[in-house]
Amino acid sequence: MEAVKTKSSDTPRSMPKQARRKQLIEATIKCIAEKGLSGTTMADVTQQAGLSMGIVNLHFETKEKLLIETLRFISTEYTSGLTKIFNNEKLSTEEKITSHVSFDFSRKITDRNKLAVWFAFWGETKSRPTYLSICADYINEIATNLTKLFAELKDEGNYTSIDPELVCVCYTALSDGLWLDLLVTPRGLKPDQAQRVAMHYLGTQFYNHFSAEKSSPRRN
Amino acid sequence: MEAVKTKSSDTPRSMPKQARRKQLIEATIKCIAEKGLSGTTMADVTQQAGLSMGIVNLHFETKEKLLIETLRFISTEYTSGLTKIFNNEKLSTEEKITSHVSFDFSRKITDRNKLAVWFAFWGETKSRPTYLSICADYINEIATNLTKLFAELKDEGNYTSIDPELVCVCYTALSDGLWLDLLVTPRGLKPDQAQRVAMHYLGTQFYNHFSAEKSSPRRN
DNA sequence: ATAAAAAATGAATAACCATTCATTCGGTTG
DNA sequence: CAACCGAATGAATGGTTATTCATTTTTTAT
Repeated sequence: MEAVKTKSSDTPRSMPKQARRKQLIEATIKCIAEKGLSGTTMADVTQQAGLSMGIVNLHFETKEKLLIETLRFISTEYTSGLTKIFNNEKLSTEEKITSHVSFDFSRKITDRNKLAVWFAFWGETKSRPTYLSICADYINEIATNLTKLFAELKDEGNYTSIDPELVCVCYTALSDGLWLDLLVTPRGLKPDQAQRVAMHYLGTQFYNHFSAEKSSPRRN
Repeated sequence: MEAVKTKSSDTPRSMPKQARRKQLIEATIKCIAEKGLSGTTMADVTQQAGLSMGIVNLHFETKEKLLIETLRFISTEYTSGLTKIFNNEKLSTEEKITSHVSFDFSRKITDRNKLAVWFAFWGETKSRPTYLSICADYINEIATNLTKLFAELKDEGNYTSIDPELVCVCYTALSDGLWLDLLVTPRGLKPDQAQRVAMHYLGTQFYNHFSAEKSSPRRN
């Protein structure tokens, strides 16, 4: 309801173009979370950003392009965080996997505003090829890396009967589903409990590395 | 693009009210899948149903109410299918669980049109309390029943270290996430492979009941 | 067969909203 | 300081869309 400039101070006209675009994308995320994708208007977005009507067309040309850039923004934020972990030479395979899981359930990622945006776009992938291809791209990238990690840990730990690809599909689906839980029943699971559920699954596969602690999540 | 009456024959004016409403809800599902929730107009829905513009307002009052009834429709279809399994006296606990999983990945449920509708509404739950409460209701109902089944199987099979509630949360999240996979990467997992992934998880918990066959799902 | 009721129609209406662009603003340069 | 230029503004425009309701069509009751 209330229209608040995120910061009226960081809005000088001299801002680099990139920064203004980011400001608008962040306003878009907030609007989608608050009003839904179908309820988000240009007026909403610009008002949320504390700017004037025409600004989106100036920086993004059309509303549709703003939405596409918004999807790209959250996709990139997610993949780049994971890539950083994957390429971190200082971490062991086990630590990389643990970090991956921690990242998946970190504040930054499980912010309900952003979860709402993810699901809003997923819901439209069937009708918008552009959304679908952006999603398919990041999914493939992550799956490749994660499968490698599981294959490495399989070797290192001498696990004989593990199928790394299967574990990757299963873990990925599980974390997506837990995100849904966080979005739809915020009174239920909390992010740290969701993380423990994810680790519980990994514990069933890599029992020597990820011990299953006795800490059951509780629904209300 | 092409506007096709689903069946021009089943459209007599004498149709019971209930049937006309169902016809419109099914047209809505198709439209949401084809054009997205934000792109679905009244004209689209009525044309898809092979009827005239004013018909939705006659039967549902407003567009918003039509959408709410559409969400209720798919929720009810899902829960009533599961409830039937849960209450089927002829099935053992093990068979009930297997049937539950089969149902989750049956044609009826993994129809991409319906998956698109699920995700479209999930994406709007944060901004629409009505959607949220409909979702919360069916989620709770199913979780209660499924947790009971897992608790029963735990007793019957003398599994000591299983937490039925945890398994329920984990299985539910997993199947939601697999649905996302079926929606977003239709060239990847197929429903029967997704079902095997779900059974793979249950096999890690109830190893004496759900043997883990060696049939890994393959991504393209 | 006829009248009354119910269901459906679709053109007209009114609200909404993305986009445009003439104008204003602010920073920079010489 | 003056002239310039890119950035930003927001009222005006035009296209879209939910909703209404007078009229038509069909069913049901008598």
